[in-house]
Amino acid sequence: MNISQAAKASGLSPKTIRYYERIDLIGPASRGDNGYRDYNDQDLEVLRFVQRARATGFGVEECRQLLSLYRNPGRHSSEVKELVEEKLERVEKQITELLHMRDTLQDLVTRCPGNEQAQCSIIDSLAEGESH
Amino acid sequence: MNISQAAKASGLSPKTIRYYERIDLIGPASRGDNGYRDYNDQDLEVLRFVQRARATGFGVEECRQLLSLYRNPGRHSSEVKELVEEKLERVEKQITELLHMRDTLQDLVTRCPGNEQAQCSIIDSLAEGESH
DNA sequence: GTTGACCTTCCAGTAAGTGTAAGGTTTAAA
DNA sequence: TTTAAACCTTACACTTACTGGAAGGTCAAC
Repeated sequence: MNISQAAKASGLSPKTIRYYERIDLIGPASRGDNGYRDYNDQDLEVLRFVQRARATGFGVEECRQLLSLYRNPGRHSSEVKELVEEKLERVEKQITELLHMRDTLQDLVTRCPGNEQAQCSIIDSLAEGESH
Repeated sequence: MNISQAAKASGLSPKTIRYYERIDLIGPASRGDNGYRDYNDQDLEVLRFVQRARATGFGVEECRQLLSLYRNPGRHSSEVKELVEEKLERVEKQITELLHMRDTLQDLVTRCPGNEQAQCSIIDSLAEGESH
């Protein structure tokens, strides 16, 4: 299975797969006679694992840790859980920040007339720092 | 007023101010005899404007547009409003994504025993893609 | 005069890829 | 058979919004 087939099957792009290999997130793929990368089912499992972890919100370095736990039969599920709990906290913090941003933006939108006049409460707010 | 005073007064760092000047987000500061940057009250207003826009969630390129509207007395508030509405949409989309991520992470945390055993539903989920 | 805290410029690095170039290979059709 | 499309390879540059650090000049106080 060449790289574009592995890409399709894993949900990653060929570029991304090569990138993951380059940063040693995944091991070097074996090569065919023509130098093309060749993926087997086990390689594909790893690619899928990474794709799902990334989609779940884990960064590449977190994926590295998750992969290491994935490969380690002597792992303790408590280690994994801790990793995920930390991630959860970060996500919740980010949500809080974004909700705050949304409130501010909504307030700005509500107060701006949105017509042909130059007077604009959004500009005023940013200029004078009146709001919040 | 030198750069570190302007930094303190605007809430930006000296590094960031120099960076904004380098990318032409703000005009070049006037210089004293010693080559040091010198800021007046009007410069400070611009710095504050940018600081607030960034804190509100606008990217640097969006700040560029906002600044251009800020400086243009012939602006229409509808242009400003449109910019902010677009930003609001992007923020809301990002919130939705993060909420989804949070749900997934919460589900993973709930289902993992978090003990000394290797069996871990988090790893299983990522490996097999069972959940959602 | 010298120490410490400023200031200057420039270079490199961050996260997680994407875009593009230059070139080799395979496959299918004309 | 040739040739064009669609792959593959590497390597370098670019993205966001800065931050850190090096190397060197300046200023204020003691």
